[in-house]
Amino acid sequence: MNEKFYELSKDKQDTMINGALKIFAREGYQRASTDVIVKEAGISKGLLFHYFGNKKTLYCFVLEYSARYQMMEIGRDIKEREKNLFNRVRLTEGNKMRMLKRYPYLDLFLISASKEVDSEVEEEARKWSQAANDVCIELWKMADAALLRGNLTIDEAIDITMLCMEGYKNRMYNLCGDPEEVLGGFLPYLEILKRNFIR
Amino acid sequence: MNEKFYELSKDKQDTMINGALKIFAREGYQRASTDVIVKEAGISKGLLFHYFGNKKTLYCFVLEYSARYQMMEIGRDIKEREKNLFNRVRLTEGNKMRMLKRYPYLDLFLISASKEVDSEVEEEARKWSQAANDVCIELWKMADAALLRGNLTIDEAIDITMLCMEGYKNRMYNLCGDPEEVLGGFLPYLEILKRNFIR
Amino acid sequence: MNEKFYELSKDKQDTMINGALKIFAREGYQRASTDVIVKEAGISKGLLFHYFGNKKTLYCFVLEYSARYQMMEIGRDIKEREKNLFNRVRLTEGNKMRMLKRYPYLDLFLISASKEVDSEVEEEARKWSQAANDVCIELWKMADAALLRGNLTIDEAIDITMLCMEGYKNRMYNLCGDPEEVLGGFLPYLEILKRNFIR
Amino acid sequence: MNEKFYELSKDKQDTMINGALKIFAREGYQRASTDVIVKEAGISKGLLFHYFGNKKTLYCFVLEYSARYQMMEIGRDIKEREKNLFNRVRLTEGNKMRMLKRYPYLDLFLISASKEVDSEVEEEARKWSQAANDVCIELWKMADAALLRGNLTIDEAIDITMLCMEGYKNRMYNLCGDPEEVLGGFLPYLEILKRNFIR
DNA sequence: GATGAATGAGTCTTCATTCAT
DNA sequence: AATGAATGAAGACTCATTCAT
Repeated sequence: MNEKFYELSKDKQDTMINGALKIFAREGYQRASTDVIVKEAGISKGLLFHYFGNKKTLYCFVLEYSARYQMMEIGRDIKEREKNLFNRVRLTEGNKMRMLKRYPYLDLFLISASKEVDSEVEEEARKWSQAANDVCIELWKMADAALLRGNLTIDEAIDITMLCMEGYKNRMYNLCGDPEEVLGGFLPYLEILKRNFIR
Repeated sequence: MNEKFYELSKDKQDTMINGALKIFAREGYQRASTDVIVKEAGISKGLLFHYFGNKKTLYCFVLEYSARYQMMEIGRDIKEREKNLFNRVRLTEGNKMRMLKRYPYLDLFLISASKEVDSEVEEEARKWSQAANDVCIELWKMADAALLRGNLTIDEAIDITMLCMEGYKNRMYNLCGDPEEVLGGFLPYLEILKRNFIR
Repeated sequence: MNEKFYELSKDKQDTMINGALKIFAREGYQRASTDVIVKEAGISKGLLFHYFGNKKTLYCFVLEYSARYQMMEIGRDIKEREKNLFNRVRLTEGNKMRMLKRYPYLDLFLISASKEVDSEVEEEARKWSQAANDVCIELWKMADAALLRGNLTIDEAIDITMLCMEGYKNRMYNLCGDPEEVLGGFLPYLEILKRNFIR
Repeated sequence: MNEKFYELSKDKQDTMINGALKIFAREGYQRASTDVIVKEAGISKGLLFHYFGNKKTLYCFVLEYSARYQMMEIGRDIKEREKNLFNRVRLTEGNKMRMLKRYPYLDLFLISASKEVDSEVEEEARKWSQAANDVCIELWKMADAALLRGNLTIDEAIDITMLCMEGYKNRMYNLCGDPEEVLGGFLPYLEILKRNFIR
């Protein structure tokens, strides 16, 4: 169905993706209207359905696309020799910030997907936002457990960090719409964890 | 508008509240159809609007009701002399479990409300789910900071605990629909925090 | 169905009639809501239907009642020896004003009935408002044609007068809600007709 | 909102306008169901709202359209040198008859609009039906007062004529649905007025 | 008699999706 | 490929009418 889409110019593809990303991220699956997406993406109603067939397919497409993009980019320039877990976390977050340049609503959309309650796409949404997260966790796992305090295992430290981050982002994305600010605001919490979890 | 509602028998009130709670929790505000709520609650279409006038009013009613109920019940039997933060957390979570007997979807609904993206009710939803959370935090604040490790303050410990819990619940409520299981599953994470944050 | 109604005290009957008259006159048949009528008449929903069975019957009841009342009262104190058509017209209009004391919306309602477009009651409404008018015309016919100018017959003069009056009232009842003012405002036009139609 | 509408073929536009005109004229604003209008106009439910957004906008559109059309057509071929008021009246009425060819319910609708009681559109309805009438009156005012009897002014003669016509039409449109017959039936009354008001 | 809670058919309106051009 | 007019099923909400108390 959407091979046709890939034959478009990269620019046009990105315009359409960003349009969908923005509206889906802000409104959630159900309330996002194809009329608005189409206006935002600068294309006609018919074309949207020509490429994607239906709204669900469009949602799943940008969902998978976003997840895969983040999975590709999240590991950029992260040296293996950086052994401190919390420094690695800071590096992955930095990479997310860089992605905003091309897809400003990508992270916001992925968070909103992890919160999606609409039964139509709930499962798919969870699967991909989870997958994107898991790749990130893999990178964190390469940290050195020996640096951690007492009897804390690396998995435990990561669990806590990830839960905190998810809790924080869920809360913040509702409060402010600026992706960059949200990403930056987590650093203080990261410091607390570092202070208490690293020897 | 809903004084009439309070004149019904407690049983009937609860049936209607639980019906709305269940559908709103599962589907979110927008997708929750009044048709389905009405079927779930075992009443007619007209009656719903007789009592609540419109869908938004119904949502806000169960929202405020749930938040107030949790705010009343969350502090039951929590002794002041329990000084360990994480033991206090376990007690509040235990109280939430007790609430499930009467309103199985109450906690689930309050979580979904904190994630609500529909602009129609977003603000109200955040306000009340926040308020319910805040009362819980107040109870935690009565813990003794002296029991905490190193330079960790009580506010920092609570921040981290709350972020973890939110992150955990957001993740879990999507994965499994059984409120009791979700509530219980957080205990291991609580243990990790206790082990590392208490001297 | 509405024999029961006649067993009520005259006072109570009139309160209910005036409530219905007011709402039907202002809103027309369809838009007049039984909820509002019931409030205006100071009775319960159930009672309205106990007495009248349905909205249409209620409408037809107050319609017939109003028409019959006007037919009874319109001829009061009109001496046979008054021979000038236009003086007779002024007398019938004076009688209508007197009716307002008991049923303030009676004339207004009868006018609105003559304009009713709702197919449910259109025919009945026309029939009775017409009938009330006809009685009035009978009284006018007892005027002396010899007083009229040139070759003008009494029927022609009455036709023109009645058309003018209907046209005037239809226009005015929309513009101002005060029945007394409306009734009085026709007098200048009556003068013009008198000046030109009487020798 | 309704620029789109004007891009349709004139034929299609007129079919839709005539459908709305017919139902609104017969049933009034409130009772006219969009379902019926849609069937009458031979279009789908969605399309109606695609063009007009809501029922009120549709009503106001055909209202303004009808009024403007009548204001344009009412003056056709009326020579300035015709000085007799009642001949001028006959000419404007003749023009209305010609309009029926294209919009059979136009005059009927405009009359019903002048009687509209639904508060949603009452004001607008009165404004435009009034405006259409006023243009007609302007044309009548160009008649020669010197032809009138005695001390009758041109304004008085017009007032009486207009009141008669309104009274007549209100009465007749209820009795028979054939616009052409209604329009023609006024001529006898016009003759009476002419005989008595012209020297 | 009197009440008002309860019903459900009917109304306006939205929106994903189709299709002729 | 690209458009946007056209569709109709589904949703929120209204209101005359019924009925248990």
